[in-house]
Amino acid sequence: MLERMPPPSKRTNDPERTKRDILEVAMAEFASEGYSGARVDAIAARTRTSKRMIYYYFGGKEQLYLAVLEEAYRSIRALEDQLDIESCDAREGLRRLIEATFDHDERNPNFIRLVSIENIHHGKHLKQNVQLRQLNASVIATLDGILKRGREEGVFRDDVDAIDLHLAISSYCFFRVANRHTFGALFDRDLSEPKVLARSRTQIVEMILAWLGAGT
Amino acid sequence: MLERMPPPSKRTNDPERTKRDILEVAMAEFASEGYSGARVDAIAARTRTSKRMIYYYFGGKEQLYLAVLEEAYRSIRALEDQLDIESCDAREGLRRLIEATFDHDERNPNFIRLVSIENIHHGKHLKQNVQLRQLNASVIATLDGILKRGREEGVFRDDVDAIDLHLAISSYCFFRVANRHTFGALFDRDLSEPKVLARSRTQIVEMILAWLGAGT
DNA sequence: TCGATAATGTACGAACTAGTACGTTTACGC
DNA sequence: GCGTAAACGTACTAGTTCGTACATTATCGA
Repeated sequence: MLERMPPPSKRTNDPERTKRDILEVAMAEFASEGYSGARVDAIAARTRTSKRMIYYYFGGKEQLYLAVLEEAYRSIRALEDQLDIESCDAREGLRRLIEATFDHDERNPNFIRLVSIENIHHGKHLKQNVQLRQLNASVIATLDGILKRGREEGVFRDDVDAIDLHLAISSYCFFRVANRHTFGALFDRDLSEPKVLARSRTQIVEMILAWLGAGT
Repeated sequence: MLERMPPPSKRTNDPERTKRDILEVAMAEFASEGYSGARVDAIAARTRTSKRMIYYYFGGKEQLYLAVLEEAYRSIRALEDQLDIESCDAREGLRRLIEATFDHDERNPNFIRLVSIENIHHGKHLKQNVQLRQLNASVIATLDGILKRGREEGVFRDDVDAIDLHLAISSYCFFRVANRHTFGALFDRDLSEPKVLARSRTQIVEMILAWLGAGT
């Protein structure tokens, strides 16, 4: 009575593809549901493969989350690399970097959400990972270069350092994406709408440049 | 053998106190663990009362979270009320409002965390609640008044509206607190340290004032 | 004072969820 | 070809977690 299907479709082994598949699905799930809200079974279900493989390749839910977080950070930086900041003056270079940060955050809401989630969990996973700190050092170095050049050109004040500046820029770009939902609900302004977005993009540049130039 | 204690301590009914007790504990738990990470049993355990009462008064986990969120927002606003902004010029009034926002966010990390959590959940609870929108309208009105006055005084540009301004101010104040952990881990700067804090507090004021004055 | 209702405590259950035991198939070196 | 290890699938379990059934006590108005 029981029709026992003889293995109808040939299984095909492809460890790399399987790992990538799991990582991608896991990234979406964690970013959407948070760490505790994410379900291992839900991730497995949306994968070409089974839950067994998650544990085979990653070890467990927490390690999978860690891998996702690392992957997210890794695919992020080197943001400044293709900007060709050297070839223009300090104000123009800074403008480009701000706009690149803005566009990056806008295009990577999952990354933004993962960082928010990581902060909810007191950053305990990030703190464990030494490599990620170095990845982020490059933005600071870039900003530092721009600041130095701006001071030499006489267009920037000298009592603001690279980390101050990074805080100012990324807080605005980050918040716009991270707090989109509550901000939109409370103030009836959809920050993802193209016109509003373009307005914000202009304003953050104005703000930073006005600030740095204020002392000169 | 089994010593059956005859009710040793008289039970004392105090519904209001019980409700407040639950709300306070729940606020801490949700803010610390996130919505999915929060445990109803953990909340009950830290309460004077039992889990039964959570369901008796609030109905369930989600409704409890909603009550916490509402309470958090409610205890927040009227921030601008005791600032006496009318009595000074526009720039000074704005400075006071920025500093008040900054201090407020610094002093209420649980509120900040709850807002982050609510955004992780796509703001779906906040969207359900009509009252909360009105509570927040007052900041916008206050900012609008300041902007108008500043334009009359000829010290503020006229192409920035109250919501633009609120976004700029609160993004910085919020991010400092919300992303404290990842920022600290990545850039080795503890944003909660008094000296760093004071520096940021000065800088956000400078930034906003420089920006608004840039066109004049 | 007494009865009705609000307030509370205890113990339990049903469903979910991370993780695993066990068995099978593919791929690849020799 | 063939044997071995890597890659994979299924079915299950142990523990957790939200929620509730049932019983009891306090309170307050009539």
